[in-house]
Amino acid sequence: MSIDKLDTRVRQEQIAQAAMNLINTTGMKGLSIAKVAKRVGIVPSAIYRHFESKDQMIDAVLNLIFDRLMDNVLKTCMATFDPFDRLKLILTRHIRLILDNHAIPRIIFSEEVYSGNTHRKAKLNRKIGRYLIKISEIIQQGQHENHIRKDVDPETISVMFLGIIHPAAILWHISDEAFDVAKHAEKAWRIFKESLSTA
Amino acid sequence: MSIDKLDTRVRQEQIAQAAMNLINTTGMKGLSIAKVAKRVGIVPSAIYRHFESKDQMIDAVLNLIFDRLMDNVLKTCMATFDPFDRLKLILTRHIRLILDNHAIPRIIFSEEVYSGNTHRKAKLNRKIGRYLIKISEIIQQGQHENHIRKDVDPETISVMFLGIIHPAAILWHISDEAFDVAKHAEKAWRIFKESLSTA
DNA sequence: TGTACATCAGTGAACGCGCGTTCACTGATGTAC
DNA sequence: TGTACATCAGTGAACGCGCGTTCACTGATGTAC
Repeated sequence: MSIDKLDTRVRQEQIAQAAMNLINTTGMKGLSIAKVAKRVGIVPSAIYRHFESKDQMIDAVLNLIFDRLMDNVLKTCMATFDPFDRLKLILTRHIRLILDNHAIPRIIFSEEVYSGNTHRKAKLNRKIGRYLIKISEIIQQGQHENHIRKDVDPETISVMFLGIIHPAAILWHISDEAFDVAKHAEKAWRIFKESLSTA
Repeated sequence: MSIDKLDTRVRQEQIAQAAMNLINTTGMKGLSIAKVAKRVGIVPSAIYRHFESKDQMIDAVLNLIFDRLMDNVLKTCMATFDPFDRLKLILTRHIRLILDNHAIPRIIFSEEVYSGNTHRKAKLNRKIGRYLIKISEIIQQGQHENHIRKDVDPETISVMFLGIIHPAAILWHISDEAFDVAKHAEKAWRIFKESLSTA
């Protein structure tokens, strides 16, 4: 067996990505050190050269996911300025991201992520909170600019915004991809926008 | 050790309920034949007198949950007739049920329930579908009676209805019960109702 | 009412399995001289 | 440019653990006579 040694930085990324891909196809249940190692082309115990434990490996995957989600928001805010345009684009991209990566809902709703790991649960809570704050800020901006009704609570709206994506993602998953998420998002978005719009 | 023999019917119910309680406190991850047996006061292998496998035991818990959810809907429809009253009451009861039984979101979003079990995944899909149809019917009725806008798709609305509950339940769970679900539901409901109302 | 018997819920030991993790090792790589 | 050495990623055998499940058994219960 040929030995290819790679820098820890590079390997950590490889491993986190391989873990995410594995979750994409087999779910959290199918996530084992052995399988990740196989995907990367190393031996299971070699994972421990790069992560102290399976938990730390999962942490790395969570970072990967939230980096992408936040990236979506930031890129959208650089590209558009109208609050509704921003929300719509974030919605579309968020859905695209989830459909391409089953891993995202799987890992975020997974018990393995919370239970018996207070520290990580708190961390995940903070990450989701930060995402919601970003959405809230867009809504607040829309309220200042008189595009969005001022008698609604931005926080409530940001959670309802997730409510467009979230049940749809689950229905899509459970229906073996039969549920048309994009179509639902389109229709739900129309109603959502109308209900907030000052126009 | 005293031996108390009980009829299979009784035991099946006991076991399913014990399994649900166990999921309430320790999640799907903590659900094992051994622990369920201990709760019921029998030996692990005795579980197999009443269920062919762990999978079948989980099926029983799923039935327990959906029976309660559907019961909510039916009871509500017997008690009230205005579509908005109905939806509001279903919302409140659904949330109450989830807060009292962490097990519900945990088991429904759990991979153990879908992955590698096509039959059960399909069954769960049907059950959720049936719940959504009930919600849809209430909305359609509201449209016929001119309480609800006719230019919205009842199916879309029923999924958005879940969207009020669902992300809130997750935030509640992940924030260690800090997120105020009832308050969110109240505010979100106001916006939801307004956006559908013909008045 | 008392006895014989079939039924079947409960027992406890044992199994094979996959898992996360450890540990002493090997040998490729980059660096100092 | 060539040699000696420290570093450290990768190896493979081994571990202990909890798990779902099996199996031959025990003995309580209800029923037929």
